[in-house]
Amino acid sequence: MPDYFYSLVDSTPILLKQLTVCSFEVISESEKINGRSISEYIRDYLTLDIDINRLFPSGFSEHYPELWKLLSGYFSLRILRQDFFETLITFMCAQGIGMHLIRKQVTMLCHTFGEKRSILFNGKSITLYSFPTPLSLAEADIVMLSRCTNNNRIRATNISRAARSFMDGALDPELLRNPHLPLPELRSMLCRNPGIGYKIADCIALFGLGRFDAFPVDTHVKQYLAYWFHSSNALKPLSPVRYLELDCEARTILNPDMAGYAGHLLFHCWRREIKKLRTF
DNA sequence: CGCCAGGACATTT
DNA sequence: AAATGTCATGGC
Repeated sequence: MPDYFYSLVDSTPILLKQLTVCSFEVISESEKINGRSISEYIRDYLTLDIDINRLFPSGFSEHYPELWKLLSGYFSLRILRQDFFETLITFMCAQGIGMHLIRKQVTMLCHTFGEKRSILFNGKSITLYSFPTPLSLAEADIVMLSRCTNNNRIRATNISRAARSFMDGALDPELLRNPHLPLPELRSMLCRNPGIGYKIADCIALFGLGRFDAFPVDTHVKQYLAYWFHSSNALKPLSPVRYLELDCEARTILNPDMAGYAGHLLFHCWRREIKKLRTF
């Protein structure tokens, strides 16, 4: 019995049937996702154009043989080209708390402000909720929004403001998506929004803008930089200046143009193999 | 009970 | 520029 995963992609319900470790069959009732054919969309969404062999610099496997053995189990892991607004709001929910609470917040946001959709699977209907539209969050009542953000009023206010900035064009993904925009500049543009610091800005760039050079440094990344790459900087507490130093350091270890994509493999390898965490 | 979770921000030294 | 407090809550 193969594994099935159901999900909403750009508000379109799809079903993924796992064939092998890294191959899926996509099942959907609709012909297109967001105006594009399913296969074309999925290829882009799952970044199948990205060659995994290009992620790590030549000589990396010889330099870190024991790490390479652990890491080889993660070569089928993909970064997704996710929707900008969804990524923006989701990562604004991810400050200083565990994965469990982050997922709870996003789920509650979808249930409260998203639209109900369903997909037929094995004869029974599965109900899913889309991610809230920018308008629905821009108009959301702060108290109701707070109930979705772990009762954190400041976070709810920041999300509300970001949604309004998106609506009025101050936060324009088409502008931010410019591939010639240097990473530091992109980061500072995102950081103008209250509630977004260096780390969240880099996450939005990496997952929501397809900037695979963006390298978010969080508590786990800090830990593996110290443990696997013997970074003395990573042992000290994280400050804004040290964030930029670690970002710079990572680019000497990994390919600068793919540092974030490679870092994501290292991130999950660290969490599962060393920390023994089971949550994705 | 204490500490850590995919941090940001204001305030104090 | 480094340290501390605050926001919040669930899991271990």
